[in-house]
Amino acid sequence: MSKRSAPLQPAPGATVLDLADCNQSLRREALDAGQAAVLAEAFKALADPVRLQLLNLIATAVAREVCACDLVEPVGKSQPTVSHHLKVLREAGLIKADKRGTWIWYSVVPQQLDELQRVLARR
Amino acid sequence: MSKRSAPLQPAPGATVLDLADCNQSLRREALDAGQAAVLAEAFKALADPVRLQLLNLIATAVAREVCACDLVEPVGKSQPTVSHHLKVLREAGLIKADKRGTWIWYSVVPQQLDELQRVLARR
DNA sequence: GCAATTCATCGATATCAGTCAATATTGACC
DNA sequence: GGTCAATATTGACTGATATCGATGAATTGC
Repeated sequence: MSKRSAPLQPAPGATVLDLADCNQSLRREALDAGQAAVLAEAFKALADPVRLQLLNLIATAVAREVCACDLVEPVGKSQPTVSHHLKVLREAGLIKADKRGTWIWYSVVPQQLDELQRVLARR
Repeated sequence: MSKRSAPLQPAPGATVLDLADCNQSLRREALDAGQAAVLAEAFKALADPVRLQLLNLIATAVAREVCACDLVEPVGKSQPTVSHHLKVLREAGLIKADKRGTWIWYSVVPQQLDELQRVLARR
């Protein structure tokens, strides 16, 4: 925990995973190696307990966003480790970062989560 | 490809991933480390391009099941590698194996896929 | 300018995961 | 039993990933 204040602007570039061209369901259409690789990259971001906890903390926050400084203690890992996992989630397009002064506020990107959900959808 | 015939019984034990106690959405309820670990295990099974292709091949087969012998060539990996990935998918509870004579037929377990989809669901 | 705070990056280490060749196992058939 | 075909298992190698301590960059406030 810490002391802080008000809003400003979005995060820098950061290569974000584009799921747009993989939007056919796993259960309906054929999947080539390329699409499979992109999808696997996305699921890889979800395949770690620390990242799932981070995503959950951010997604369920009443304020719809969480300061990075409040994410270290709940998951019980070092600050560099948490920073690393946040980067992975960011590059997977699952969360976005908003730097305001000293602090960085993280929030989820619902569209990306929806996209993944759709991949698993039966029909 | 190969030559084959008719049906018999299900696959042996094989430790299967139980998602039952993790059925709250990632976006709604708090997630403890234990639940996160189980969920991560499940997503890990989806976090590989070869496994996604295998799952897709099985899920989209008209016959609703596919002989293991027909899964090797499409993904372009060795037989042992495919066998390994099928085992991972099986232990994640995403597919089941049905041995009939010399051949083993794989089919998806829709419930498990549904479970994972639900975890990603917005509400 | 300086000190304190937040967060990212770097470097090192340790563990894990994908892959294949070789081998074992299982079942069918003669 | 012997042989062949389909799968699984084992073992080794390699590349990827999680983790942390140390360090650095940016921001704030004195």
